[in-house]
Parts: sequence; C-alpha cells; structure tokens
Amino acid sequence: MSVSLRDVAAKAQVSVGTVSNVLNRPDIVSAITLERVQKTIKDLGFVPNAFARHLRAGFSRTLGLIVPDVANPFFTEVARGVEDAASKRGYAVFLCNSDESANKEEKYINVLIQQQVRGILITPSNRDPVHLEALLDRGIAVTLLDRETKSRTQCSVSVDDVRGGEIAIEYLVSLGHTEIAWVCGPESIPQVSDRGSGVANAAAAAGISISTIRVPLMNSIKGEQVVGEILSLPKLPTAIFCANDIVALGVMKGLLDQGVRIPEQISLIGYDDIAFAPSAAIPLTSIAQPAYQLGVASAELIISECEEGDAHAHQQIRFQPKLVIRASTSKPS
Amino acid sequence: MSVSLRDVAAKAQVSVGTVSNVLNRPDIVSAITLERVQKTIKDLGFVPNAFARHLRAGFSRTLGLIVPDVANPFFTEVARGVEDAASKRGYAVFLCNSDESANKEEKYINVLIQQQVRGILITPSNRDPVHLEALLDRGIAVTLLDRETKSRTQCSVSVDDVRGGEIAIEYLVSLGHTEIAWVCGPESIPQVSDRGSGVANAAAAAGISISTIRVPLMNSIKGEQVVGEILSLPKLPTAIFCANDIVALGVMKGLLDQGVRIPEQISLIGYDDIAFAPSAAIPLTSIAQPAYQLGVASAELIISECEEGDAHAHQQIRFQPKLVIRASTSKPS
DNA sequence: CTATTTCATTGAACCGATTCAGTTGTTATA
DNA sequence: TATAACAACTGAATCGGTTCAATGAAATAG
Repeated sequence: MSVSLRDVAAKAQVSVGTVSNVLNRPDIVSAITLERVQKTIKDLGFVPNAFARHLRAGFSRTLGLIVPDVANPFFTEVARGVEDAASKRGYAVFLCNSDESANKEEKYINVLIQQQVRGILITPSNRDPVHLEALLDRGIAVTLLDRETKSRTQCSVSVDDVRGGEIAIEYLVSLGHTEIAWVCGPESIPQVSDRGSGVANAAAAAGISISTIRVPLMNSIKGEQVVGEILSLPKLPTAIFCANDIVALGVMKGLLDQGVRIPEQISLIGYDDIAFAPSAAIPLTSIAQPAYQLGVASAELIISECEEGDAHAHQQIRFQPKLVIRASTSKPS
Repeated sequence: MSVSLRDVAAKAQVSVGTVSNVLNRPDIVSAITLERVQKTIKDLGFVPNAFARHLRAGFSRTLGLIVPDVANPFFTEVARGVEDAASKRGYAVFLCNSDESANKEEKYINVLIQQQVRGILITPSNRDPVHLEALLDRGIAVTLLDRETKSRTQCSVSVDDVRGGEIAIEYLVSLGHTEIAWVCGPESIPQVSDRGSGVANAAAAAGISISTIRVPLMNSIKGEQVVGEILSLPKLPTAIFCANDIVALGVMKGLLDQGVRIPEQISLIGYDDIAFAPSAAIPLTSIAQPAYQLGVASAELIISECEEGDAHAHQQIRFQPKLVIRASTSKPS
C-alpha cells in the first residue's frame, strides 16, 4: 500500500539512516549516494509519514486556528493570512469553527491536542480563557487572535477596537454631527463592548450624548428591523454608526425603504470594510481592519515562539483601524 | 512534558495493554479496574497521542477539504457542513484554500498525504484531475465536491448547475420575458459553463436568443462596470440573469445608479442565494443551492467509504437547485 | 609506514499507542 | 475431582522515521 522509508532503503541498497539523512541533512551525504536515493524516492513515489516523523521528534509542524465564525468575511481574511504565512514556513493549519460556543471551543482544543499541534491561534469566546493555561504545560504555544491578553504569558495580535469606535465618532463630529445613534450587538461580544467604549470616549470628548440601540444578532435582517426604533427616537439622529458592515447594510436598506435619503438626511458608517461595502446601494463609509495582516502576524508570531523556544519574548501586537470614506457620509444639512 | 499511556499504566498499577483497553474496549475491562484507570487518566490529564495511535493503526481519523475560495459564502457553508458531519463521526478536518490555482492545489494534496489523511474532499480547479488517481493507490479516499465525475472510481457530490441555468431562464420566460441577458464569468469555470449550458437549453426550448456578456472576474465591481455594456445592447433586455449573487448585486447597483427601475424596467436574478440577498437594495431573486447539505453529504459519503472498505459502492449524488423569488423580478411592462 | 583525523554509512534503540498470543485465576461442566 | 471454558490482565512486538554511537574507508599528518 504505502511506501516506507525502509522500502526506499532496500531498493537503493543503503541503510534507513542514510535515507533519513538524504531527507533531513542532504549535505552530509555523498553526492553519488544522494542522487541514487533521491531517484529511488521519486521512482517509488515515497512521501514521508508525518506521524512517524513527529512521533519521534515529539512535536509536529501543525497549527490550530479557532475562530468564532468562518462565515464572517473578517475571519476568512484572517484565516487566509494565517494559512499563507504558515505554509510559507512549512506548517499546516487546522481551521476550526467554534460558533461562539465555549463548548465547541473546548472540544476542538481537545482534538488539536490529540493531533499534537505545535501551537493554537484562538479568538476565545469568553473574556477570561482559563483553560488555555493548561495548553502551555503541554508545550503547545497559544496566541490570542483579535483579543488582547492582560497576562504576559502569551502573545496576542489584535486591532484597537476602542480606537476604532473613537475614529468613527470623531469623524462624524468633525463633519458637524451632534445627534448620533450607535447601533450595536450584545455587550458580551468583546469587539462590541470595546467599540462602544470608544464611542463613549469620543462622545465625552466632544461633549455630546449618543443614543445606543442594541440588536440581539449582528445580521442584516436585524439591522433592517431596527430602523423603526431609530426613526422613533426622541431626537432624530443625523448620523448612525453600526458595529459592523452587515448590520449597517441592513440599516441602509431599512432607511432607503422608508424614503430616507443617505447621506443627505442621515449619514451611515459601518465597521470591517467588507468586500461588498463599496458596492452597496450607497457605497458605505466604514472602519477598515487589516484582517489579512492580522492573520500573517499571528502565524509568524506563534511559529517564532515554537522555534525559538526560551529565546522567545512574548509580544502583544496591536494594529490600528483605519477610516475609509465613501458616499454614505456627509455634513448634516 | 506530555503524559503517555505508560505513565498512566504505572500510576494505576496496570499494564499498558489494559490502559489501551480502557480507552478502546472498555467492555472487556472489569468495572473496578476501569474506574481506577479512568480516574488516573483524569488526574494526569492524559490525552492520547493521535500520531502514535494512527501510526500503528495505519490510518487516521482526519479528512482534508480543498476548496477554491473560502471567502466565497457558498464554500464557507459547505465547509461548515463538512466540519459538523465529520466531527459527529469523530473526524478532524484540514481546510485548505487552493485559490483556484492548480499549483497550490497540488501542494496541499502533498501536505495532506504527509498528514496521512484518510480521505480528501476536493473541488478541483481543472476539469480533469488526473493527479487525484494517485491518491487512491495510497489508500486515500477521494470525493469530488461540487463537481461530477465521469469516472466511476470515486464518489461525487454536486449540484445540477445545468438545471439551475434552465430554471432561471424558464422562470423569466414564464413571466413573459423574451429579451434576456446572461452575465457570466470565464468559461473555464465549470459552474459558469454548466449554468451557461442550462441557459442555452432553456433558450432553445423557448425559441428565444439570449445575449451573453462575460466579466473577467466574478466580483461586484466588475458587475457594476458591465452595466454600460448591457444598456448599450442593440435590444435593451427586460431581464438579466447573473452567474452569481455577488455579480448580480454589482449589476443592481449599476442599474440603480443609471436610474433604471428594478424590476419595473429590468428584472434581475442571481445565483447562490447568499445570506445578503434578501437585504439587497431590492431583495434579490436567486437560485439557491443546498450548500450546507452538500458538505454534510460529502463528509458522510467519504467517511462511509473509509470505514466500509470494499463493501462501499461509489455514488454520485446530485442535488437540485431551487428558485427563490423576491422583489427583483416581475413581468415585463 | 604508522597514527590520526575526516567523511560516509550503518543499524539498533526510540517515540507512544495498539494488538494479540500467552498467563493467571475463577467458575461451570462432566 | 478433573477438565474445560471463560474472564481479566500482561507484555513484547509492531507501525515508520529519527537519532546517534559505532564502524569502516579514505585522506592527511607525523
């Protein structure tokens, strides 16, 4: 069935040790043997068994990536970054989807331990992930993704969500808006609460008060449904900031259906700058996050931790979000 | 560092064989020993090393899934289906992104061989994937995903794209449209060419001719840009069928920007029924594919192939697409 | 011409879980 | 009482690469 290193050794008339050396330290093998063995490897179609290799080595060249929602374009971009960076360094990646459930998260962590992954990149569902500490005892590196650690025992790569919230509000204020609504999801989602803090900071700095409207789920249907509530606020807002683009697009549709003109009557700004934002009915102003780079940075960080060992210093990398201005925002009339 | 089965055996004062039996055939172990060993396993935090287990067994409980584009909502849904079904049967899944490149595809196949996956689910980039045959010799099951096989040596799970094209055109014809434009991508993409065949079939059956407009990339920007070309066709179409929803949303934006009313002046229909379709500026009529079920079915199929061995009969499962009618289509005026 | 170093190669031990022939102890059958 | 049948458990062999002390051969030094 499968060709083993021993088969190659027999066919090439050398010892198993030599074949192993051809694979791992070709420089110490004589040119003539090297060539003969390499030819045999090709002829037999030999592919080394990663299990056996890493069983002996005690560690693998595999990473685990656990995200709360692969369907979210932000995380697919992150995943692409992780994959690209990892495969450049010869690592394979298990992509797991926790669906925001701590249960599924724990289950996947267990699977990844069984698979002997070298490191785990994770966006934990709850704020204080105690169970991750156990991984370090097992010699599995852990890097937090899109979350910041207080503990200094691990690396993290995140985007400054507080600043993102500030940027959005500061921009609206700079345009002259004073009646602003903040449409967000459940406070339990760290991104939501951080962006909310940014909103509060900027509002305080500008000396204005901002109405908060909460949707139970961050999808476009809920965004559309919440428009009625927005339009019946005691003071009609001249600008709306949504916690993500999907919700913002729902709100946009709801407003347009009600005959509200964007941005003339109400300005609208989203978060994430998803690929579809420029092609929305009204091209959407949004806060962009460097999702791909986030993935690349986290993969490189964890791989360096795996390979440098004790020489590795834990780092907390924090990216800055960026305002992308399109047609959905303007001065209030 | 890591706790091995031998450590558990020593601590619990039994042989390694007994500990193994506790894990794999608990019924043949006496109740008292069973309990003692299980307690020890918990105390030591022992997690079996999948490498060693499968090195011995000769096969793993891991699958590989290779898709052309994880960012495409269709494939993320498929992936969710695969993951859910696989993890229900105790299998882990490597998710790989080939980016439509045969090169990357080959590279990932190699990685998956090294990881000793039991089976590979793949949407191959080219129509005739010769290199996949080699996997069968290695004892790795292969199932085609969203592609059909002519060869009877493997399973496949697909959606009838030809029928999908027919359904869309038949529906438009039934509304009374006779001037229809078909906006599609490169002919090299199998989905595009199959849907195109369906369009041609239905057009022939209805005795009408349909203008084909091709975009080089299937994204919404290209969709928006192609609107000029559509509006300058010798005969202005009363309906447009797009090869996927993303392109359709671009076309929708382009039309609305030009002041064209949808569906009064032009009806619009997409393909895939992505989550955002109902929330588009004009809710989009689309052809839905059972993406999640596609994933579940393919995972179950390949796992049964892995476990039944020779008893397994290769199957070609083909799902039917479904028309979802929303506000973007109506009778021509 | 021997002594020492260098270079290429060998082959057995090892990683950790599984498997199975074999051992021990207990209970049912003739 | 002898014997068969069975249950519970043992421990060495095994899977396929990797590693490293040991070996042999050739090159260089004394």
